[in-house]
Amino acid sequence: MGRAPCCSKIGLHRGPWTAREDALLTKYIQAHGEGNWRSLPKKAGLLRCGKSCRLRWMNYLRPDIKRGNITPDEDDLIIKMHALLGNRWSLIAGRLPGRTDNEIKNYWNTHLSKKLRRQGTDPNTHKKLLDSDPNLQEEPKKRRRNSNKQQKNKFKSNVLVSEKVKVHNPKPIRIKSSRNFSMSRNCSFDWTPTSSLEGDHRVALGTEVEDVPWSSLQEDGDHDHGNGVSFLIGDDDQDNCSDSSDLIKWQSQLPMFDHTLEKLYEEYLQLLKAKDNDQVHDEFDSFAESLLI
DNA sequence: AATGCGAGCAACCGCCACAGT
DNA sequence: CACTGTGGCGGTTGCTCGCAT
Repeated sequence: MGRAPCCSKIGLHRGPWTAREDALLTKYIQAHGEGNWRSLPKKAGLLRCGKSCRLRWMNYLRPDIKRGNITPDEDDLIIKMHALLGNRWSLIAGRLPGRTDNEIKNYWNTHLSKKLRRQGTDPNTHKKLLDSDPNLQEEPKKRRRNSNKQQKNKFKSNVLVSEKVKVHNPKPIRIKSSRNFSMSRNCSFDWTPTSSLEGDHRVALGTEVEDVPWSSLQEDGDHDHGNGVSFLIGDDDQDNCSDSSDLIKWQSQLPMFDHTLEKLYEEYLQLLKAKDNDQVHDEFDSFAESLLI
């Protein structure tokens, strides 16, 4: 017999979160901070499993989540990180400010793996697929439920149906009133834009940099996400939140993310261009190790 | 207009690592 | 050292919506 479930599921809500639940959770975390997920639902007045609360917060409600299309740079970075790290989505997400592991994982599964396959690259190994083996360029085994109906039409005539050009569903971005940005998840990315960007790149490929954990870069070590965060939640949380948009301020862009990303990406490009393969390999190894610290 | 299919994403599940006792 | 509780992670599932027929 395995471990007991994290919480009794009897009488707990499941499925999509309502605006009211979001408000309750956000308000509670604003007041008390993250943590104690097991007891949080009860204290916050939520009929949810603690895990569910954590997931909702981490993947959707956190103030520092970046919403919107994955940029081509991010795209490329994800692919390169995946080549280095494999399916370690949390590590990859830790290097993409404001992106969640779930988002990246979904994006990979729905977009990037297909993109690579179209380009003749195996998304698992990142090696070139053989042209002579068309099976390799097909989708991996379909995961779909209702597979009978769906598989019937999925790959007609063994030809991979070209992916429709579809915009990655833009999600709103929450505005953060504080000038400080902090993403404490995994302690893998903490960033204070008021400090110079130059000093904040822990990931300096192939260069001698002082290995300061990103978490320590946050000056006061305060991981309370409630601080300085702007939420549009009124005092009465009962019926005032008819729509999620009432809860959250979204913004269309956050240039500071792009700036950080650009520099990180430049380092990748430099490394890729400059070195012979063995050296690249060695440095990727050391880079990967640095990520695992 | 109705129906079915497929894509995309939010949420769930089960396992694992680790800290605390 | 063993046990337990908690948080975190990756894989998987289920729902919704848009598009094609």
